[in-house]
Amino acid sequence: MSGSTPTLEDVARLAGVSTATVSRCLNSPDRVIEDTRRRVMEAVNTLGYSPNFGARALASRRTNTIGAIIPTMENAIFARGIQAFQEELRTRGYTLLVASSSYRPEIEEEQIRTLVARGADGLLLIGHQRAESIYDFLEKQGVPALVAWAYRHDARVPAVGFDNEAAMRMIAELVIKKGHRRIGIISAPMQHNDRASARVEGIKAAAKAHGIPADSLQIVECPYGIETGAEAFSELMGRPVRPTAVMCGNDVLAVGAVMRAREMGLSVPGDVSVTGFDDIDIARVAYPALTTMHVPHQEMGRKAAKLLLAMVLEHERPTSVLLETQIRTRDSLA
Amino acid sequence: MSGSTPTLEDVARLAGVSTATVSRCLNSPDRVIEDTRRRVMEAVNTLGYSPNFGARALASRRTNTIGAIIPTMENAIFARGIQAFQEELRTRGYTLLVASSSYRPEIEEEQIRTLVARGADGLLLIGHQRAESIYDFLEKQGVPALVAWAYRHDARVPAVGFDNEAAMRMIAELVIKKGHRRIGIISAPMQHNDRASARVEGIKAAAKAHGIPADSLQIVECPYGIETGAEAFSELMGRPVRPTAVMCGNDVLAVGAVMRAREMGLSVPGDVSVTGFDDIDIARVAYPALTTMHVPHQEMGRKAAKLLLAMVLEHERPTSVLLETQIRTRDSLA
DNA sequence: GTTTTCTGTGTAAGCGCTTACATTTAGTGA
DNA sequence: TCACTAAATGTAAGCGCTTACACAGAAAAC
Repeated sequence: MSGSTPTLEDVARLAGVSTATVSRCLNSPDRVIEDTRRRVMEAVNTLGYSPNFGARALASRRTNTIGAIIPTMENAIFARGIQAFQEELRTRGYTLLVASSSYRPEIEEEQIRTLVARGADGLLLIGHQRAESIYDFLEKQGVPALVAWAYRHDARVPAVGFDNEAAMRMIAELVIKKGHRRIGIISAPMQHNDRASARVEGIKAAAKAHGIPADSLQIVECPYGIETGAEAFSELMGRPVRPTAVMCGNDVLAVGAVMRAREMGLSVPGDVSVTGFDDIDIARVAYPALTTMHVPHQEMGRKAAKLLLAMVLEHERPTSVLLETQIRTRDSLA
Repeated sequence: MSGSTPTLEDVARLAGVSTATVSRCLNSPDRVIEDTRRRVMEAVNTLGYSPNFGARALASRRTNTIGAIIPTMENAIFARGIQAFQEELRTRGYTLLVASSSYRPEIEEEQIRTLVARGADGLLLIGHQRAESIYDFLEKQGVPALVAWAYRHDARVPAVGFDNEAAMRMIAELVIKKGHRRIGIISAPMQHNDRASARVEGIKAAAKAHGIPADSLQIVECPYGIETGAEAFSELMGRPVRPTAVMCGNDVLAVGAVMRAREMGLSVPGDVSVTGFDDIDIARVAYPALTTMHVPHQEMGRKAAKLLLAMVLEHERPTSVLLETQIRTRDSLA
């Protein structure tokens, strides 16, 4: 707390040069002669100088920063994908700022504004579903945005993702092929979440194709969490017509379901089958291991970084990328 | 991309007022008369104006931003604690910037500098172990720092955490009391991680107190991850003297161990006992459910926020807070 | 030896905001 | 009616940095 924090000028004075020279030492060292550079760096170290990012951004009109707003940090699938996203950005000299919205649209909007205010050169968003006014805002600000974890060809911004509906439909086809007719569904709240609703749509489509009436599908919505998934499973099992298979919108809910089944003395898949979605680590840890849909998070993160950077640097609008998902057959479905 | 992004001046011009008035509308609306305010806000909306954070920070000399550097985003325990930390900050009008270091000291240092450059008013760090020069730097910059997830009374910065050594010693005492003498240990890499090394020390201390020779403890270090934990377990089981209990440095490694035991056809806890640490969700999901040490992440996050804010606002050095941990006895130890 | 070209450094003009201070306007009491 | 105060707004000086431009000295080209 020795007075105030050191500035460029303090360094310049101590090194006996101008502020321009100090700035050059920091940004393009080769434009400064060896001897001067050494003196400046010494001054930087003795003062513990660190450039003020805001001032630098203000003067140079670039931040080398990308922002990402994810629904939650607690979800392993986002953590993985974002990790890959960040690593790719790092190698290209960009910094990632992550914010989470807790699945709340108003918080997401606030975070978007915050990140734009902080000078993010580009934004990564999860899913397409949000107010048009947000896209207007981003356009006015000239900040390119990219959507991940979803894919819609007619969307306002490009995407790197997979077809949630088609993927879930594939699992549903498999479940139906195994002979299940009474299907329960545990889904994340669908209201502001196009991934969750697309997945449920996928199940409905498969059911329809096989002559299973839509109203025989029993749907329970519950927030993201193992415990909440367990509760939803209990509710489903307490209904007059017990489902023989419970399809979950993601692995976390599925793991909760499997756990509760064990606690209730039900055998999985003997008494009831369970499926997940995402194929995160715990899908294999669960007992029995989950049959689920594998999503290429890392690839998605890396590709998203490349595309977004192209948008930022080359001012072009790339075409969306559709990634493949794959069923992982394990032990929870029979 | 309609020209460039709107500035305060654009808003002022459109609303027919000075930039000072616009600034006041945004920062202290009650100092501006109703009619003017309405006109300004209209201009703000039609232009899609968003204040430039850097310029604002530069002019006002405060950022209302706190930084946190965690080793990894993939660890649920940090995710939880940081979530609570962030929520507490939010209610007090502060924004959180999170960065991760991938357990690498040089990246941590870089991130610390980045966050300081971005004007963080205070920093949350995990564990005490890092170069003295970093603490020097923070002192020169006048940025207060607080350590979490660890506790050391003689440390250079205050902490909100728990005694990793004592906590792990408690589990070890329990393991030994159950009759185990051949103990295997799976730990995260200890070199730059004082939490990991303290936990192993705790086991050693308990062993010594009960006359178990230190060199009979079989230690395997491996990176954070379910798969790596599984591999470490395989290695331990492949040794000439098989341990009857495997104590893991955290739940993720323990879950990997339990999973691998199942794959190897070993019964837990029949053939081998396993213990974890942290008590994250998957500890209960694992089969059998893990006996582990419960850590009050949320409380830690909240208290850390309060303390750090006090340091930032009142310029005082608070006394460290030692939190209690508790053993959760479940099914993986016999 | 003179001109030209580098090369290394200094000078100073902003970047988009906030805020102390100045100015205008309206409201008050005598 | 007039001085006086308070409220609303304007003016302008920075905040810490980058960078276009200017400039001086040395090396290269003639």
